[in-house]
Amino acid sequence: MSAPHPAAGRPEKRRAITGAARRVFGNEGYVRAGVDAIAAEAGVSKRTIYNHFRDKEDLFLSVALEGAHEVTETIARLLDRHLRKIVDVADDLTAFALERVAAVAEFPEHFALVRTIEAEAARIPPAVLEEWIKAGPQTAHLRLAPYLARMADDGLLTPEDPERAADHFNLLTVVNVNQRTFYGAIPLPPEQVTELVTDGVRTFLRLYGR
Amino acid sequence: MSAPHPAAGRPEKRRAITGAARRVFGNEGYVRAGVDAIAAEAGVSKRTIYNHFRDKEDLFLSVALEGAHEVTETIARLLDRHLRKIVDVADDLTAFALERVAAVAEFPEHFALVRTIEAEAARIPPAVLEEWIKAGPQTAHLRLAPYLARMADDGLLTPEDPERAADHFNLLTVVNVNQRTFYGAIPLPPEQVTELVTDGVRTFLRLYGR
DNA sequence: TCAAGTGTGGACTCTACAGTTCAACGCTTG
DNA sequence: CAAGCGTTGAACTGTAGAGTCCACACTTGA
Repeated sequence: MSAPHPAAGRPEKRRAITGAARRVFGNEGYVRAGVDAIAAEAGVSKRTIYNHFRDKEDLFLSVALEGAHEVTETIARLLDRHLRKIVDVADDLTAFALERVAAVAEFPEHFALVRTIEAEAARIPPAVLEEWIKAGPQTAHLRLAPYLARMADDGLLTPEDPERAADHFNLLTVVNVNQRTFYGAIPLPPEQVTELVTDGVRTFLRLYGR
Repeated sequence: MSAPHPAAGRPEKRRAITGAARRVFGNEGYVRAGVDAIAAEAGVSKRTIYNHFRDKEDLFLSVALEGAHEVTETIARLLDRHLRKIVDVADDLTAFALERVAAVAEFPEHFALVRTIEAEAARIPPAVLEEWIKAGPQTAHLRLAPYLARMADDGLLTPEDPERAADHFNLLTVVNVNQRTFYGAIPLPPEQVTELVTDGVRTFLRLYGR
């Protein structure tokens, strides 16, 4: 899908290119970013890039998809770490939410890409866009639901539609912060982030606690 | 601020330009949009554009600010229409939220601009960005608070920090829908929007109802 | 060690676009 | 009704960037 030449290119070069592309696309946006600049940043010639990727769009979407998978995995690890075994519902949810929010700041180039994708949404081939949504935001979001379902089974939360509960959790914590910081582009003071997130969890528990 | 030549240009031409700019910037994004295309769309020469605006960036930011004021006013009217006199809390809040969400769909070019601004946030002069945030999203958001405060005074809602309540209301209704549709770029079936919004209001009232 | 084949690099083409120049037009004002 | 000036439009300039071409070098297999 992203590699028209199945065996083309040395893997190390490919990774240098995708890394550079993530940085340059992240800093400049899709149109502003020059393939020349990406090549320079990767320490590679432009021709090499066109050996690995069909064109600029293919490169961009490949990088975006790769980043989406990476972030989704990171979030899956956070879920497992904080919500596999519950000690204290409020504490564990808060710790998870805080790290979940911090994860956005840990992948600044990727989330700059996310903003570019959102801006270009109407111009991205629908099938590709859908693939990206499924690999990234949708999955990251839906994976919370089973953990909440389990917590409800264990009597830690009131039993309700876990997907809707996950929705509300995300809105009250991550989405709230992302909305204000433009996915980390204009950061907020850390203590304000902490306050927003802990308040979000508190509100969530007012809905589903007990 | 946006007009370096205070008395320059005929108002009708200026409005033709800003209208065309809103459409072209909305459809193409900032970098892709050509000043030539905007001039053609406006039925005006490129030179005329540069008589009214310092450069492309000035034009873009002027249009964005203008649109922000327009949308903010529209929302203010919705607030007044639905929440000035409360008949039934749930019905009135739902009607407001539904129209509030529909307003996003009524200004498609403006919200395409909003997505562009979010994508370019890190590259926009901070002072200008802040001005835009204050004129648009922040004001549209904060103006809900006094209405909620009034409803609490009248015993229709549990009295709590009205700004936080407004925050939660917005997250559970508008932000939720915007998040899924990319501000209307990839629309959702109307009945699903209705369901999301009514559910959001129901959830809000579980937090603040009575 | 040598030859074949593949990936690589820098120079090249062609298009597109931001911003300017200058002559003519029309609106306002006396 | 006429003069003057601000506004307009089409052609022009310079630059930047996406994608290509061809010669070379390096890896791979005998």
